[in-house]
Amino acid sequence: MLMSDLLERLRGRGWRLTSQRRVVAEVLDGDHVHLTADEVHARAVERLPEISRATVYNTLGELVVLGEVLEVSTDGRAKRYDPNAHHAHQHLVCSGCGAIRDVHPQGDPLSALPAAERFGFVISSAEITYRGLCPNCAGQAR
Amino acid sequence: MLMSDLLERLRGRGWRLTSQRRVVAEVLDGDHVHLTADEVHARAVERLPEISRATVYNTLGELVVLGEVLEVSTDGRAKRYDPNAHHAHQHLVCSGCGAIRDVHPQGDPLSALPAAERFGFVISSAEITYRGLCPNCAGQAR
DNA sequence: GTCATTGCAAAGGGTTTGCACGTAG
DNA sequence: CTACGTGCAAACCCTTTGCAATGAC
Repeated sequence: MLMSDLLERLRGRGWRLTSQRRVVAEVLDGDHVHLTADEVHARAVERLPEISRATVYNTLGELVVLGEVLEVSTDGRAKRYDPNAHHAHQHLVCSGCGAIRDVHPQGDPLSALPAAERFGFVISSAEITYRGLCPNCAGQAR
Repeated sequence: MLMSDLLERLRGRGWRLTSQRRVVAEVLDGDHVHLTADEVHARAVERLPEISRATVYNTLGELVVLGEVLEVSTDGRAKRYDPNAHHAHQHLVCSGCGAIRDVHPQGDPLSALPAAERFGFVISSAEITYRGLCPNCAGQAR
């Protein structure tokens, strides 16, 4: 996701461009890890000391509704935000520390579900989540 | 999941069999919908009026650790508990009301991820979640 | 009788909300 | 100028926890 593109697109949709929103977008753009709202806030504060948690939550929520960012909730923990909304991908989730990393698919999982198995649901997306231990947590377990 | 089997297995593992635990197990057995902890509590109360929410949470947590029940968290909402832990299956999740329904797979998604794409993770399981609208919510949207 | 389990109520994360102030357009 | 966006603090939902009372074995 190129920042300039993102801000461009949002401005086009009538988004009022505030420094807070710019900083949130920059934080998401700068890092391809999937951050929690609180982590986004922490990094945003480094650039704009008085940004509030509420604004970060609001802004992330808007980006999700606008389809610019994906919300990923992998367990009972905090949601994580995935800036990679425009490229289909799957997730590797660490059961130890909750970290998420993207992997890129070879097929479309949607096509794997025959109509007979849809039970009247109107399916719009499919996600594959692989669970296990990241290299770091797997090492500590020994 | 046959109740008698379940209670049998748990007794064999040294589980102290209280009326609360029996009722929670009965609720899970009686319904193949995936209930939230609060819904389990509501149904348990019908049979055992003074059962507490804490006990329901504790018991569900134990059943998860024992591998008898699966914890499914599909979004920022409450976790849901899936009594169908002994048969591999995937989930259809309604974006409208949060309902979950099981579907049965034709292949093992684990095998679909080549070693080169694992980034050092030790993968132990894979889940596929299909999102969309259930027949009920799709109807209301019109 | 002993010790695991319960119920209660309070605390705890994570997230949302109400409202007065500030500011982009 | 005028909505719209912000910050603060309180409210909220879901879940976990501390502790004394209870009851399964």
